[in-house]
Amino acid sequence: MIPDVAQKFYITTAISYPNGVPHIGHAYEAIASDAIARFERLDGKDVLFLTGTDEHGLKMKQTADKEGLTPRALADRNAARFIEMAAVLGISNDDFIRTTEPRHYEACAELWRRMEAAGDIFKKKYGGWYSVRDEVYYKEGETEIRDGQRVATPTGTPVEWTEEETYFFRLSAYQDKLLAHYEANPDFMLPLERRNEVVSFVKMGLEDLSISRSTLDWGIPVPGNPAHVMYVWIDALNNYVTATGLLNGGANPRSHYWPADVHVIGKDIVRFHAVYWPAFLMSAGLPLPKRVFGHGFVLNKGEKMSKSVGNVVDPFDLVKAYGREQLRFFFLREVMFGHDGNYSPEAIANRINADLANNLGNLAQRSLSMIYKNCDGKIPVPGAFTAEDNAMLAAADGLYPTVRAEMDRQALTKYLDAVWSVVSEANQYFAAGEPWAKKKTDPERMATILYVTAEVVRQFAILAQPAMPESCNKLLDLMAVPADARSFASLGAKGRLAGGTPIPEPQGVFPRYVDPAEAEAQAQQKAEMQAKLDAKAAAKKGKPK
RNA sequence: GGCGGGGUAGCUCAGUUGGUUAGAGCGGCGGAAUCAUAAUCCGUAGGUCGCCGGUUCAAAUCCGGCCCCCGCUACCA
Repeated sequence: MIPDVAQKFYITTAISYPNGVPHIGHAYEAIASDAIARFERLDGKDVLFLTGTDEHGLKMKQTADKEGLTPRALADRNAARFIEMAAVLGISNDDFIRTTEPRHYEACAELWRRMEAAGDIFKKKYGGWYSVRDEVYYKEGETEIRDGQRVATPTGTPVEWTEEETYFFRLSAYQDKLLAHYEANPDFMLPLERRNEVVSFVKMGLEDLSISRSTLDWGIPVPGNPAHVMYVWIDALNNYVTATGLLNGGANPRSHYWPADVHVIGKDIVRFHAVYWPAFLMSAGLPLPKRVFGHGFVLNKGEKMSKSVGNVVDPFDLVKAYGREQLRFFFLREVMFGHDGNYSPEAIANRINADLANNLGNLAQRSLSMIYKNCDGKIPVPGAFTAEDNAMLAAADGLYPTVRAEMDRQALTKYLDAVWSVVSEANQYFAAGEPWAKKKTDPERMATILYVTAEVVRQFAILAQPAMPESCNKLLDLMAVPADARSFASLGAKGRLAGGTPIPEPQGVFPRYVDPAEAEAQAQQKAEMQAKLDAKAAAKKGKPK
């Protein structure tokens, strides 16, 4: 991997709004983005991975007021929680941007100036039903008459018709350019279903966009007119550019990362990323991101999580209950990336046990412990390969091109599906080979089967690192794979395990998950089962042949 | 209302351009094995492929109609 020629890859998550604490949706997006970032790093790319918090705006101010804090103090407190979540989930972000940082103020001011210089920003009266108490405009349909007084339906606060002069962005001028860009770049929006929605939205016609407020002071001041602050869009979206330093003047070691290769966001904010954001960038003369990926939501047993239903799940609790890596794997494997998916305790336990403990973990454990016990504690030197051996190796060697193609479109779930289908093949190979039965009859054959099995496990461990970095590294430790031979460059024939390499005593890397509440019952059941087995064995022994 | 997506085994879903016995995983059932984290392997379970009609030698896959679910339909992000 030569840094100078390594292809760059810039990936971002949406920045989280920290007027509350992180929930499972934030965790899901962070995990998926992290897996993509890790995959690209392992594939030799020069990666910049960004996440952060979006700290301005009315809601921050309102929440702060309610808690008797300044918006800044609220942002500090809650952003810390998001940073903590990233750490707890094992997120490998290179930077964590907060929109209240000076660098972001600078970059947004510069973006504004460029858009203004392009003639796309102008002042205009913006009218609506304004609630002084909420400090926000409501549309006609969001208000109603109660006791002769017009109030905002959502909050019940009185509203009055107010006109404010705000700055507008000439979004209407970009309709055709945007459509042309979608046309020329069919993969600009993924998954494909989202594309249609955005295209039809743009085709319906774009109106100019109000991008400042003078009724709010918690925001980034408009250059040349500090009585106004930038209103949401520019502030919230431009963080992606800020992190590269491209708009902060001077030389910046990160400026080559722009444009982003993929913005990973929730499906609910696709429009802002696929319409407003590219229009701003076009106006400012900056290159457009290569892709906007709108992932789905994780639903709690089919229901959207909400405070009123009381089914909100805390990501910190989930990590505690199931383990960081198990949780990461579950979300990536179980929820088709780009679609909505379901979370349930049963589903998580099932995935952990079926895919990790039973299929991969147990395969590794049984093959490595046979090697440890029967091959002098060293990776065996294989004999001549049979057709079965070659087929097994070919299946593992063939995974890289497959998963690379899937990940070209951020198809995380399909990439893991591909790996696990070969894991399953490896279990069949191992069972069919019956190395334990050949211990005495044909030790060389046994050694070859064990070698081939360990070799494919090596590749599974390398390939699964983006989902489970720590566990996979432990697994690679068990095979004494050198630290510099764990990237995708070592996949396939060129990275084969070296016969004769001593290995440590194998230890389980992927334990079974047992619900603590059922653990006791399980233990009792296990004891009974053991007793039954013993009895059976005794009976068998006593039975004449 | 308009545009778009979807209704396939108990559960979660795959099913390219129509073609021999409609698939996978999980669960269930039967068997094998005992190297292993009681994990694994083999076999099996017989689902009107939402409903009706049409095209065709042949349709889950094409056409028409109907029923149900979901998404989008701009300034909270």
